[in-house]
Amino acid sequence: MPKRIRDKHRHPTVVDIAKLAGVAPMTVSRVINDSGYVSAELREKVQRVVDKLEYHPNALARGLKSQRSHVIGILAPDIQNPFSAELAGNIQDVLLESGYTSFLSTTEQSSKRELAALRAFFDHRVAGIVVATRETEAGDEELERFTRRGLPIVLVGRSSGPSSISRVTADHWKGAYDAVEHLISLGHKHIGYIGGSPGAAGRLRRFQGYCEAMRAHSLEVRDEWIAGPDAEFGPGYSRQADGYAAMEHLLSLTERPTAVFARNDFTAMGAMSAARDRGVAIPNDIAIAGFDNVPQSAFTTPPLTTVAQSTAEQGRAAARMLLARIENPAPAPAESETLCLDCRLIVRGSTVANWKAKHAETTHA
Amino acid sequence: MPKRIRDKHRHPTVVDIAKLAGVAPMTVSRVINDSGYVSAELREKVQRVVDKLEYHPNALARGLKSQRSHVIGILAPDIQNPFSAELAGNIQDVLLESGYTSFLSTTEQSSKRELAALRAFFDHRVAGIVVATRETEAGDEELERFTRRGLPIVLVGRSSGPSSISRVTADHWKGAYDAVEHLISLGHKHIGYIGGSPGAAGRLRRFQGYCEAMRAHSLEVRDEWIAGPDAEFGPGYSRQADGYAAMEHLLSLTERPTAVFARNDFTAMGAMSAARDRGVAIPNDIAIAGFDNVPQSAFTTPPLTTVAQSTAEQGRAAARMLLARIENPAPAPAESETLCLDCRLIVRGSTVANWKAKHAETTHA
DNA sequence: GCGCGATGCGGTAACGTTATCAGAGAGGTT
DNA sequence: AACCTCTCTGATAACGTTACCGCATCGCGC
Repeated sequence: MPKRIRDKHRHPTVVDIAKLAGVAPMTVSRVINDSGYVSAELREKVQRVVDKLEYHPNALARGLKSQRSHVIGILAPDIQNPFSAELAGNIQDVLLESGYTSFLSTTEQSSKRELAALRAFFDHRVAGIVVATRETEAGDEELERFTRRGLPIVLVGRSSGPSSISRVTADHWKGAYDAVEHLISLGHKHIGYIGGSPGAAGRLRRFQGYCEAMRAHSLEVRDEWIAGPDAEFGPGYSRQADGYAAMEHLLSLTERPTAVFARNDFTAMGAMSAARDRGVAIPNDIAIAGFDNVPQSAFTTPPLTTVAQSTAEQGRAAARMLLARIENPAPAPAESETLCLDCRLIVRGSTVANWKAKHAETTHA
Repeated sequence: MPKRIRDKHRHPTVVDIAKLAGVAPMTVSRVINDSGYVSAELREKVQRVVDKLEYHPNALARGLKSQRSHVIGILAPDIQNPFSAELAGNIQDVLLESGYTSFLSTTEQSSKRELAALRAFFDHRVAGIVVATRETEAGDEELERFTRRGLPIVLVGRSSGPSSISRVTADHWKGAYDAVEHLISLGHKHIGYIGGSPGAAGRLRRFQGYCEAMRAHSLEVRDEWIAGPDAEFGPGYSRQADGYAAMEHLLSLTERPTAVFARNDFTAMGAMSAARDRGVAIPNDIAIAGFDNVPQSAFTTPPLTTVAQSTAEQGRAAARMLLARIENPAPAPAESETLCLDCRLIVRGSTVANWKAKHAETTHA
C-alpha cells in the first residue's frame, strides 16, 4: 500500500521542505523569514529546495500563529469614482513601501454589502482598514465595534462619524466657498446650486460652503435655484443625468441664475450638456463651476472650472495614519486624530471666457 | 496571582463561547455553521453567548483547517477604468449570491504589483481568481503555475494567453469591424485610426478589425493615418491627452482623413477636443467613432458614436465559470473553456448629424 | 429482548506556521 | 578552570478551527 495517498495538487509545506533539505522545519522558517541565525550553508540548501518546489508560505497559518497580518482592507463606495481610484492608488503606494498588501472592497450603495465587506476584513484579521464610504448607521456601529476590539481604522472624506475614529478629509466647505466667491468676483449675483433639493442638500459641506459664500456677500439663496434629486445620489453613472435634469429645470425658470455651482464635476458636465442643447452659451449666458477636478473636466467644451481636492495627499496621509496606529497600537485609547487638507480652485473656460490668457492653469497636462 | 493575563483586546474564540455556554467547542462550531445535530435548547444557549460576546469566527483558522476558502480574488488593471468597474461589480453580484466574498487588487501598470497581488491571493489560498489585466510575460507564467497547483482561474478580456486557462471576452475584432463599416456606409473612404503607432498597434484586435473592414471594402489603410503613441497606453488619465495629440497630427496632414476610428472612448474624446480647438466640425468635417461606450460618451458634444462591449455579461459569465470550476475541481485536467460575446454598435451624433431622427438610441438614459 | 437508524454531544487530532526554550559548540575573558 | 557571549540548530507547543470517530440515548419494529 503506497504511503502517499495525498492529493497531487497539495501545496508543499515547511515540513516538506525541511525533509527534503534534511533540516528541521524551524530552520526553514528562519530562512524564508530571514530571521535568526542560520549558517550560509544551510540557508542555501533550504533556498534551493524552496525554489525547486515553488513553495509559497501559507498566509493563513502564518497569520493564525503570529497573530498579525500584513494586509489592510480598503473600503470604497464604488470604483469608477475617480476619487476612490486615486485615493486607493495612493494608499497602496504608501502601504507597499512599508511591506503591506491591500485588498479593496466596494459597497455599491448597498448597506448589506458594506457590512459584508467590513466583516470579511475583520474575519480575516486584517491589520487595519481605510474606509472611504459615506456614513451609514449600521456601518458606523460596526466600525465602532471593531475599534473597541483594537482594530485600527481610518476614515477618509468624512466630516462627521464616530468620534473615536481617526479621520482624513479635505475642506470641502472652503473649496465650495472659494468656487462661489470666484463666481461672485466675476460679477454674478444670481447663482444657483445643482446637486440636491433644498431639503436634501442641507448636511453637505459643499452646499453649506455655497450658502455661506452667498451670505457673506449679501446675496440671496433662492430655493428655486437649488436643483437636483431629492434622494441621495446613486452611483457615478446617474450623476450626469441628474445634472442634465437639474439644469433643464433652472433654465425653465422665468428668472434664471447667471451662474451655477455644481456639487461635482459629473453633475456639472450633465448641466453643460443641457445648456448646450438649449442653445445657452457657456460661460457668457451661464457660468458653471464643478467640484473634484476629474480628468475629463479639462476636456469639456469649454473646459470646466472646478475645485481640486487633494486626493493623493489624503490617501497618503490616511495610509500613514493607519500605519502609525498599527505599529503603535495603544498610545492613548481614545485619542483620535483629525486631519483636514486644503482644496484648490482651478479656473477654466466654463466661468471665464478668455481664461487661458488670464490664468496660468494648464489644460491638457 | 490572576490567571487572566490575556490582552484585553483579544478576540473571543469557540473555546470562550463553549466555556460560557457550558458546552464543548465542537457544539459551538456546529451552531455557527448550522451543521450536524444540535438540540434546539443548546443551539439557543450558544447563540446567545455568541451574540453577547460579538463573536466573529476567525477566517484564517477556518481556512487553514478546512482547506478551503470562500474568498475569490479579482485582479483589475486600474480602477477608474469604467470597464473594470462594471466588470467587478457584476462579478461580485454573482459571487455574493453564491456565498462568496471577493477582494480586489489593481496592478496600476506595474508588473511588480501584478505579481505581488497574485501572490497575495495565492498565499491567502483564495478559492479562485478572476484576472482582467492585460497580459504580461511574468504574470502569465505565474498564472500557469497557479493553475498547475489546481487554483481555478478565469481570464477576462484577453484574446490570447496561456491556453490552459479559461477565458471570457468580447469580440473586439467584430466590434471594430462594425464601427468602421458604419463609417464606410456613410460614404467615408479616408478613415484614420487613433490608438497607437503603425508598429505598436499590430496585435490589437480592435486595430485588426479596422484593417479588415477597410480591406473588405477595398479601401486603403495608410500608415500616416494611423496615429498614436508608440508605447502601450498608460493609465486612463493619459488617454485623452494621447487622443488629442494624435488628432492634432492627423489634422496637420495635407491630405486628412474624413473619419477616424479611435481605439477607445477616452481617446476619441481627446480627439474631439483637438478637432474643436482647430475649428473642425464634427461630424461634418470629420466623423469620429470610439469604443467602450463609457457613461460620458453620451454627454460629449456631439454625443459619441461608439461600440458597447457586453461588460456586465462578461463579468457574470466569468464569475459563473469560476464557480463551476471551484465546485467541480477536476473534470478534465486541461479542458479550458473560451467564451466570446458580441459587441453592439451605438450610433450617435459624432458620425451622423441628425442621428436622433435616424436612430433609436437613447442619449441620456 | 434485540437490532438498528436517527439524533445529540464530546474528545482527539490535525491544518501549516512560528514563539519560545533548550542545548551544543566556538571563542574569548577573568 | 570557570564563566560568559555569540552563533547555530532542533524540539515542543501553541494559534482557532473543524473532520472524524466514539459513545450515549431514544424510538421503533420484529
